[in-house]
Amino acid sequence: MDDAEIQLRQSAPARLADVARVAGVSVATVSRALSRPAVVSPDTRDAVARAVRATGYRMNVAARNLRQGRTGAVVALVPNLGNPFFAKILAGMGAALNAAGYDLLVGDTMEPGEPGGRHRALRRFLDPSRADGIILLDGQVTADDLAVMPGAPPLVMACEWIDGADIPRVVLDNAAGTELAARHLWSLGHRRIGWIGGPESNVLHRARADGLRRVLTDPPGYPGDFSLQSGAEAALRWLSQPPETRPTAIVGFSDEAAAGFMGEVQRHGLSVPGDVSVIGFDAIDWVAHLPVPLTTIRQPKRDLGRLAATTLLELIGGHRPADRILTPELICRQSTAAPV
Amino acid sequence: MDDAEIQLRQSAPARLADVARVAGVSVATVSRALSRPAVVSPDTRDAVARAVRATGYRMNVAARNLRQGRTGAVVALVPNLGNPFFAKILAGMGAALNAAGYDLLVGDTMEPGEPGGRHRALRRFLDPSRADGIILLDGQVTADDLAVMPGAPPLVMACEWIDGADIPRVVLDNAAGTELAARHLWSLGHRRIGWIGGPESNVLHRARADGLRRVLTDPPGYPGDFSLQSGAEAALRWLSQPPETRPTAIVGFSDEAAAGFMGEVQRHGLSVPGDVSVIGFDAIDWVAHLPVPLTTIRQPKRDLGRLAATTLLELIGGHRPADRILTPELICRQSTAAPV
DNA sequence: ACGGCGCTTGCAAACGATTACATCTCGGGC
DNA sequence: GCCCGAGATGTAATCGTTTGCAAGCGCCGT
Repeated sequence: MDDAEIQLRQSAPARLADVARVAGVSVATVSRALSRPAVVSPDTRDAVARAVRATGYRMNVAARNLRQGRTGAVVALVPNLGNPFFAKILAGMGAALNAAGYDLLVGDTMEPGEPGGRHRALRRFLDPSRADGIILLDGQVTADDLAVMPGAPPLVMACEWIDGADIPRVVLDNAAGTELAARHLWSLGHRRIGWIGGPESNVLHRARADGLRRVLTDPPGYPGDFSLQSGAEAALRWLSQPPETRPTAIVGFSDEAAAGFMGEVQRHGLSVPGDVSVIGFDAIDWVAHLPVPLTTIRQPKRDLGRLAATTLLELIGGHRPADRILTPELICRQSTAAPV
Repeated sequence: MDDAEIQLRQSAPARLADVARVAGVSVATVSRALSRPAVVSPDTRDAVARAVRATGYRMNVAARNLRQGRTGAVVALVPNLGNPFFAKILAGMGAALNAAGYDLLVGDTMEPGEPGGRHRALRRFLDPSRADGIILLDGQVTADDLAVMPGAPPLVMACEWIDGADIPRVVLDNAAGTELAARHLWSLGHRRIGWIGGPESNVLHRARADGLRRVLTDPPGYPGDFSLQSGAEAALRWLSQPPETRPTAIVGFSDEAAAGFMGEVQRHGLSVPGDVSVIGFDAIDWVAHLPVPLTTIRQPKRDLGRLAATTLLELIGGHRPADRILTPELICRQSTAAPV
């Protein structure tokens, strides 16, 4: 009888019922032995443990999720997964989430190519049955986008944020970052300090511009989009200005823009920091190894990811967490010096 | 009666049963209307569609997964999530998987810090109830590591691979890549061509070294680990050699190593490609914007990710897919030239 | 000796979808 | 007029786990 049944299921994965049969207890007991060992007797606990080994049992995640009304996953929604900037942040998140028993799901808010894709991509994940929580890293999403789903899972913003929306944030104090940069350049003796911006509508751009204005009055800026390319274009603009009036120092609102600027200037035969000081933002790895290592403002990306994860877990746990504002740090390398 | 029930559930998310009640049909019909519209009558289809809108119904993923014995997710296991190299690959995977209705789960094979973590981290995902398939990007995993789970889900290797293991692969023809690099340098007139390697045990390192040896006899190499740092160290070694005997051209087995080499050489006042030609591998974005743009071998990362995903989906679908070998491409920029 | 309390354990009802099978209806061929 | 099959829908079992409730058991205090 029993043999026949065992026979039948021999190839199928073991279920709780199989473990229960082998251990000589009920399924409820096995379940408890596994999820709350304290409530079963030591003898039973051992018997179950042996049976689990014997059967090679592994819990069926879908069944547990269904019963508990959770998914065991958290989704990180990034504006562009292909952007290497997010790698370290995701790594921090993944570590913290896995440690807490959650899986990390990633999603792109931008469907490849499609401009209206943001909304579509969002719908996929704003679904309480797909993830227990969302970490949103895209500040371009609007509050309206988020309103489409009534029962949407808990949400925290990381890195970027949405002005006016009442959503917990884990972000760098971006204004303090550029302020730090400006003060550094000022103290070196620079008086004409320019900047290379990001997209006008981007919250990071706005915060970083505000930081500069705390220290400088009406600093001249070059438009940009955080990319290497836009940094190089800013350099061409800068090169075309008369040396007596153009900025002697540049604050890039991203390391890429700063590096792009620096590279283009160097290709034109000028020197950094001899002819112009350059400072970046974010402290991504590779800019430390440029021919002229880039001075920059550090954003603790791994910590930010980790913190975003723990903040979301708090929120899932029912607390309303406070915003977390991380402090930027000046990393002084070779691309900044006193003006000649 | 009904009102009372509706009242009770008004805050809870709508289930299939709610839609059925509103539409005036059975749950089975609703289920069919949603998953296989062709089999229900047009009238019913419309009624169900209306009821879905009215109730705000969204399918419970866990319930479907449990019933169907699938998870709807695919996990990508990378050796180090924090390494930006994987960003574009993951983006390609995500796009292909989402389009096919799967979620992309990411995992780190390396638990932060822990050396024995590889095995532990693997166990979490080698679980048929957590993911329907696995894309493994870590060649350091051994066949033994994978053997721990009998019922493990379908697996494909991407980027890296495990020698001797019979697992479908989606990889670049790495040897062809370095061969391309060597031929390029040779045709420029270089005769002493050296290289900066990766970790000895790494399959990519071995394949890339093999590619060089197809064209060169016993080329001199500097040890490395693909990092910027190791490239800079190789440069110091190179600088200490007598100019008459040291290589006139260097093939970095990664763009980082090549860029690190180039930067250090430049900081010592020598010029690239004047004093030494340098070529990288992978074509990561930023090396195109260095003061001297880096010549490199392109690895189509996004395509590789996409292909890995579709290959895995085939495997999940029951076919045994053939290995996919992608072709590298030389991207000629400013860091290579004829020797003086 | 007895009532009651606490510790273990089992029974069975959920969780919300899919799907094999049964049922019903309608229309056409003979 | 009758039968058969195709098409549409309903009924109910099922996926594997968790968990509220109740029951069994032994021990202690009085």
